[in-house]
Amino acid sequence: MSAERPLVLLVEDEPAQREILRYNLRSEGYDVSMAENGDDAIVLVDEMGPDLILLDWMLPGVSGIEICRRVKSKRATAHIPVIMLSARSDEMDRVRGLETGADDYLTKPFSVQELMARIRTQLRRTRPATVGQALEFDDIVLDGETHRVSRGGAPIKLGPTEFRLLSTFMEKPGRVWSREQLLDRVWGRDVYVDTRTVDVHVGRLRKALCQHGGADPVRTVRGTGYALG
Amino acid sequence: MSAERPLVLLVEDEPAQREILRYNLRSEGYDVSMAENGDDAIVLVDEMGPDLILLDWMLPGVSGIEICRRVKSKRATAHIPVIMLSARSDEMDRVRGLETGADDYLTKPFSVQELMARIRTQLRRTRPATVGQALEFDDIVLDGETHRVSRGGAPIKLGPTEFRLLSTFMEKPGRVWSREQLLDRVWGRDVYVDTRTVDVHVGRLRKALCQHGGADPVRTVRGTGYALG
DNA sequence: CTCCAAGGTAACAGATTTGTAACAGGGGTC
DNA sequence: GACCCCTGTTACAAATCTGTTACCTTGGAG
Repeated sequence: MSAERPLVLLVEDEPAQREILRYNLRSEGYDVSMAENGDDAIVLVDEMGPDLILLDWMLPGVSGIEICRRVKSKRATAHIPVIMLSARSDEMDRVRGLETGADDYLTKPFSVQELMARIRTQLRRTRPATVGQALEFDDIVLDGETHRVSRGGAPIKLGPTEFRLLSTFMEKPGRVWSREQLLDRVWGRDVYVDTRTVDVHVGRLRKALCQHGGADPVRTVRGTGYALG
Repeated sequence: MSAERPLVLLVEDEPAQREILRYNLRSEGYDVSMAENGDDAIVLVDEMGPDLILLDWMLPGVSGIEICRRVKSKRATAHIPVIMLSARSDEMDRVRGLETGADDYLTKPFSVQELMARIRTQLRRTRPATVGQALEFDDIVLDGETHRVSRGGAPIKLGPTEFRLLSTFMEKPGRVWSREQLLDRVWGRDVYVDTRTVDVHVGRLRKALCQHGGADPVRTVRGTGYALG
């Protein structure tokens, strides 16, 4: 969930627009993932957990406004800022756009410069360190908002890396993550770090979680990676 | 400084516009104070401490953009959201407007309905729950109305920045705020201030809160930011 | 059982991040 | 003007976290 470069989900059905925006977003330093229709968009929001969503108003299938409503009504994603893009300059729509929960609204044609300014503003405002509500697994609780972790009620102190590692595990308990995947998610895209480093940090996480007794909740999958539970 | 009904400062030189807006703002439940030129506006900002400023771009005397810059460059007022109103639809101006520090920008003619929506958005963002009621956390009490803070009954003297910092923290005890978020909320947006400055002020806040003993209520979340409790 | 690759982990040498005192400048007040 | 309070920045020390390495243990194929 975003380590260095913010991830922008671009939802736009027109190929030309999409390319222009992608190009510009990239050169501003964002990672971009794209969807051309509402259904893909909704899936991608959940899968990628973007830091910001650029949403075309008019879309084939599920409309932009509907996507926005869904994103905002779901706890896990409600915090993600949404910027609506629309050809309509109709004022009712502008108002509705904002009231649906969009965080900003731009009418086409808009300058790329302005869009980038708005994106920066939104990211600066909303982007917390780690997002999400409290995750639970067994007797372990991790709260992304307060950055607190406890096991059986007792507080657990974790370093930043261990915290991110545990959050990743807890996001999908049981799922097996390869070392490469963990490096990607926890350390960030394109960071040169030895895969054995993952082992060391998993070890540190284990030690922290078991300091007051209790079974080791982290499972080693030999030849593959690690998983929680 | 805002008891119950948010106070909007309306800066507009054209009498007709002014009346229309005032009427509408009133009926939406805002208190309105007005200025017809830049000089009056600047005085009123300091005197009344409005919760939001509606600023016409073109003004006799000091220009809207200049007022905005002054409001935003002054720490005591930087956090007040400014919405610019302008006849110019020039996109460069929009961008410049936002980059000068305005929080939003509307091009005339705009619908009153839209303006109200934007105002709500801005107020929702900036306006802490501190207005009116006192906030409490542990033995710390912060009264947004009288601007007084006490710990265990003993009064605590805080500078303006520390006060806003503490009220941000107290708005959501436990929540971790990144330095950028704090800069945004406490200092105001688009203020170029080093993130380390946040550390210094947190330090000052800590010292003030602990001067009569008691545990440090501010928690450092390494690699992320700070939180209360 | 033997052997080897895979995984666990202590230790260490940096590298980062944070706490804080000191300082200089801006504004306001008298 | 002299004074005072508040700010933002800086520099340095202290605290804490990191990645790597080296050396062990483990698992399981044969």
